[in-house]
Amino acid sequence: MSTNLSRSDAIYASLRRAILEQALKPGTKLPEDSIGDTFGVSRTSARNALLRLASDGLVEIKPNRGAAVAMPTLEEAEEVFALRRCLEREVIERLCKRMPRDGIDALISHVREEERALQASSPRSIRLAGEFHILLAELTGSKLLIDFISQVVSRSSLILARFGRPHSAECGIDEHVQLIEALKEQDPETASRIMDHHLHAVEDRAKTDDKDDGPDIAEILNRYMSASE
Amino acid sequence: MSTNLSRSDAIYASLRRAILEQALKPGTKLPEDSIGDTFGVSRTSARNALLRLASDGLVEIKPNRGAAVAMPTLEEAEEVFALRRCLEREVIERLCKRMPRDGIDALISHVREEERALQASSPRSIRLAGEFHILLAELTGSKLLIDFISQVVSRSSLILARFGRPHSAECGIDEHVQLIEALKEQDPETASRIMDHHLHAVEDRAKTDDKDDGPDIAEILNRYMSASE
DNA sequence: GTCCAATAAATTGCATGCAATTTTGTGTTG
DNA sequence: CAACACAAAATTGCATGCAATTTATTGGAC
Repeated sequence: MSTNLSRSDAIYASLRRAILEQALKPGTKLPEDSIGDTFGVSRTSARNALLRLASDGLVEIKPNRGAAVAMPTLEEAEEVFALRRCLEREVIERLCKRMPRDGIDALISHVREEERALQASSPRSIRLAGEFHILLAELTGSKLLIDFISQVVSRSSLILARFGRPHSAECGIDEHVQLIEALKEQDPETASRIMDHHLHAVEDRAKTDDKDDGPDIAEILNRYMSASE
Repeated sequence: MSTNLSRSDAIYASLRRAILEQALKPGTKLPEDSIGDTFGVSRTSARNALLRLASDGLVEIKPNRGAAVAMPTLEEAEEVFALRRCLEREVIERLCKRMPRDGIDALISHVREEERALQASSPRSIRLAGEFHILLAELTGSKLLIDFISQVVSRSSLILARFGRPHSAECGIDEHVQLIEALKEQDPETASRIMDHHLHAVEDRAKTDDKDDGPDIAEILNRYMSASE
C-alpha cells in the first residue's frame, strides 16, 4: 500500500476503477470478507470503502444482505441521462464564460490519451472517456459540480455496462474533439448543441440490451490491486 | 431505538436534524466516542453515521483528526447557490410539465406546517423551510435529483448557520406560497422567475456575517436523540 | 509573561470476535 | 420432478481492544 493512502482509500480506488472499466459488472456481489482477504486487510477497511462507493452510486448496500455493484434500471437510466444533460449544459455555459488558462490544452492532452488507450485496446479507454467529462467539470473550479458530474458519469458507465455492448466506450473520441473546438470559439449555443447531441448519442449507445456474467471477484481485484501500488 | 432503524440510521437522523436546525453549529467537533456514549452504542455505529453525513456534505472528516460539522467558506457558498439555482430551475421546469396528482396539496400542507412551526417559534421551522425544496424535488420523482437537491439545500443551511443571523430560516414562507401559485398555473417562465428571485433572496439572507459558539454536544444530542424515539 | 520539551490524555484507524441474519446445501416427502 | 424443513455455511451489524496519531497539559527556562 502507498504510504499516503489509508487502507480504505486504496480499496476504494481499486474497486472504483474495476467498476468503471467494466471488470466488475452490475450485480456482482462484493462481500466484505472477500475484499478484505484480497487486499490483506480486515473487513473494517473494506466496509469503509464500500460505504464510500455506495454514496457515489456505484455500489448498492442492503441491510443484512451485503454490497453489490449497482444495477441500474432502465427507469434510472432515463433519470441519470436527463439530469446529466442539465448538469453538463451548466458546465458548458460556465466554460464558455470562463475557460482557465490551460484548459484547452488539458482537454486536448486528455483526448490524446483516450486515443492511445483505444489504439492499445486497453480497458482504460472506457474509464478515460468518462473522465473527459469530469475534466470539463474540473475546469469550472466548482467542487460540488465536479462531485455531481462525477456521480452522473459513473452512473452512466454502469448503465452502459448493464445495457450496452460489452466493453464499449460510452463516448466517441471525435465527439470530444468537436466539443473542444466549440469551446475554443467560446460560443455557448454551438457548444451546448454539440454536448446535447453527444449526450444523446451516449445514451443511445448505452441502451443496447446485452448482458453477460462476470468472472471471479478475487481474480479481478488482484489485477486492480496491483495497479494501485 | 425504533425497531426498524439500525443504530447508525438513528444516529444519522438525529445528527442531521441537529445540524439542519442549527443546534450543532459549523465547526463543532463530533468525536466518535462522545456520540457513541450519548446514544449508548459503540463507536462503530457512530462512525457509520458520520461517514454518511460526510457524503451529504454536512460533516467534514479529516484523516486522524476526526469529524466536525462542515464549515463552508464564502467561496463554497457562491458555488452552492449557483448550482442550486441550476438544479432548482430543472425541478421547476419538470413540475410545470408534470405535477403529480396530489402535488399541490402536499406543498400547501407543507407550508401550513411551516407556518405552525414559525408561530410556535420551534427550531423545526428552519428545517422545514429547506424541506419545502426537497419536497419539490420529490414531486419530480427523480431519485438522483432529490439526492442532489437535498445536498445543496443542506449545504445552504450550513451556509446560513455560518454566515446568516442566528436562528433565521432561510426562506420566507410567503415566497413559498407565491411559488405554489405559479406552479398551479403551470407557467414555467413565471415559476422559474419566482424561484430565481426566491433563491437570490435566500442567498442574501445567508450572507449576513454573524457567528457565535455552540453549547455542549452531549446536551444537544440528548435532545435530538429523544426526539428520534 | 512567552516559548519549548516532555508527558498525559483524547481520539482515530484498524483488527478481531461474537451474535444475528441470510444464503446455501441436504434430505425427506408427495 | 417440485416443495418443504432443517442444518450448515456465509455474511453482516456491532462491540471491544490495541497501536498510532493528535491534542492538551505541565514544568522549566528565559
